[in-house]
Amino acid sequence: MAASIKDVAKMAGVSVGTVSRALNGYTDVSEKTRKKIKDISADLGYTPNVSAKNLSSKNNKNVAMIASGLLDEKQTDDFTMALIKGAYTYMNRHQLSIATYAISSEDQKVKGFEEFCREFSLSGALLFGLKVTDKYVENICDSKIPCVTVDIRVEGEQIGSVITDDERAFEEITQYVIDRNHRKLILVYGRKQAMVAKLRYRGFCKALKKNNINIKDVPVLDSNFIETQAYEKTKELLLKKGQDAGSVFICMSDITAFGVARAIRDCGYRVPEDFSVTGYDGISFGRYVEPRITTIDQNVMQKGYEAGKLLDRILKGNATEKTVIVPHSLLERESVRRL
Amino acid sequence: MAASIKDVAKMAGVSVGTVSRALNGYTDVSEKTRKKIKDISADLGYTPNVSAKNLSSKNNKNVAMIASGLLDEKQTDDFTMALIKGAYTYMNRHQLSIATYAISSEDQKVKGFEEFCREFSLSGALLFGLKVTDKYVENICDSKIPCVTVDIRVEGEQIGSVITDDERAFEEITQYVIDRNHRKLILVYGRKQAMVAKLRYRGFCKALKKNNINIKDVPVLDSNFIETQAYEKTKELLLKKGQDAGSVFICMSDITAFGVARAIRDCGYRVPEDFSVTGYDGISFGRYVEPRITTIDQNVMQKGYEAGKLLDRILKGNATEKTVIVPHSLLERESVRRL
DNA sequence: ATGAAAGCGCTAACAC
DNA sequence: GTGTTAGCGCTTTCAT
Repeated sequence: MAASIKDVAKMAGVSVGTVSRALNGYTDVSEKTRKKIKDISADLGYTPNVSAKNLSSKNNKNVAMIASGLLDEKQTDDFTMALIKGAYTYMNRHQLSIATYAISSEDQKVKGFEEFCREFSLSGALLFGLKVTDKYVENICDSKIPCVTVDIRVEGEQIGSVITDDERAFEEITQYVIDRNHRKLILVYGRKQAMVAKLRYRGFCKALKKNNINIKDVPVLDSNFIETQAYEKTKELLLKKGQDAGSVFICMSDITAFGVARAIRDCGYRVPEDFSVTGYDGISFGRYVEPRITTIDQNVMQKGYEAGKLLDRILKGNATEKTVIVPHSLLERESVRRL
Repeated sequence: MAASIKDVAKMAGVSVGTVSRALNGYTDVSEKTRKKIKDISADLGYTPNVSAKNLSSKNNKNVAMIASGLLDEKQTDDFTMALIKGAYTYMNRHQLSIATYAISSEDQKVKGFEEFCREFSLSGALLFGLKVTDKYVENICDSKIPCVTVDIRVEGEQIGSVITDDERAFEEITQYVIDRNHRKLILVYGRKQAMVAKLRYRGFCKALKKNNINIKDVPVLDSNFIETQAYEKTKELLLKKGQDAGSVFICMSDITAFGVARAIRDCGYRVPEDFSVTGYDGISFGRYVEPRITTIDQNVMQKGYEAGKLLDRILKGNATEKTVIVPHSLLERESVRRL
């Protein structure tokens, strides 16, 4: 049997209460006693049991990253990974513990957010991969449990959000393309119901308007954020219209941009000589894919880091701002030609 | 305040003991009582608290995925993600709960494996990203806590391992290349101390021997599994020797194969016309990178799934075989030319 | 088939 | 500055 607080107390010749106080940094313990207790704890390899702490105290600070869509096998992305890394890095640097749980949209219907937190004694959570239709979105609004949503803005007393200014970012990259004298744009849309897609679309329209390009003239290809779908739609368009289709494909994700570029190649054209292509996301693998696609880098890892930080602040009651916009950056590479 | 077992007991007019038994599927509860209790639990939105369960019972089945190297920001890979997905999928399908924790090599020195499990009341763990030099490797051998290591074989009563037959896989791909009449091979080595690299090297040598190729004649480039390093070393070699360097680069990872291919291109050569290249891993992004590199697919997601399954079995005491070799497959693409 | 009660490891309020 | 003790929510004997 492993050492418990009792063993430490016994060995140190003090009460368990004193051990608890000594180890938790209370000031009303003599330095001498504290030192002795710490030494003995170390000797015994004593580690406080989190479950017991959770039960007895209301001031625990267990946080979790709850990821929806972690179980979906569909599309590969390294978002979740980067996000986890970012969040864990923050927590690690601040000596906080964090664990990741996967909760599918289905699971959310069965067990609410509060129930989940209660079940695992969580005092706060990072929510990632939530869809606007997910049950938790509703749940967290009705709840008082601190949480931070990533990529989706939710209002609430104890709710923070970490987002990218998708609208502005997409306007930026669209403007970038227009600045290189492209006028016949083709938009490769993401998932219909996705909030981010809507925001990016808004930015797109804004840029067009500013430059007097009629949105009606822009062909829109639905990709559902899937590479193969972008590929098919692009191929179809190219087979039908060839270079008359337009001069540049503006994509709502890097993955779909890959599909588009592949279709362009397979139809016998070149990027960027015949068609220009832009992406969005800045996924890490983008650097390996030729031609290297010009894109918006979302800085996902930083997003994770900021999410962790924000939750920490909310938990401590000193979150001045509840919405953090993580700066994006235009990653200029070689997929856009100047006309 | 949320509903506890007491509330349910009170509402149902029974004792807490009965509620506990009813909800945990004990047979010595009348169906009538059980039904009533279940209904009331549902009404109240009652969710058993895991911490309390952990404290009071020794039969808890909390498992965790403990990933070393999750905090490293270095190289991006989608291994960990695929592995997590696989493991979570298994757990999800079998109604088990799992959480992921990140433990750096440094952390392992501070707190041992047993202590960690005790701290979080874990009854078993999946270990991923362990290096042979990591403290936990030693720890798990001295421990009786069930665990499964991925990609590293550890012997022990309660230890399972899920691996790829790296030696055979690497021999296979080497033979594949030789079968296409390549004789002047160049090996791009992984990380010096990595066990997997050693095994792959062994397979490489085996293939050479079988085909009477002298290992002494094969230039070896150290990549440390890093793309840029593979790039630099390749460039250096090509600048010095040009096509005399050899006809094919056999790489110990896909990432390094990307670096090699990039260097080849930058030196004005083409893949596979001037140089052939092979990878290893089967990372999901491989399908987007041109030229598409022929490689060994490790089926990482299945590895995660198998790891979850194996741990489950060990926990239940019915693991017949403690080492699971997940089948790999040769992914033939277009980076190897037949001479 | 069910109730009563001890106890898991710890914290926090209170007493001294 | 330190000891004592009542819980936290649950499981699990032991009675009945």
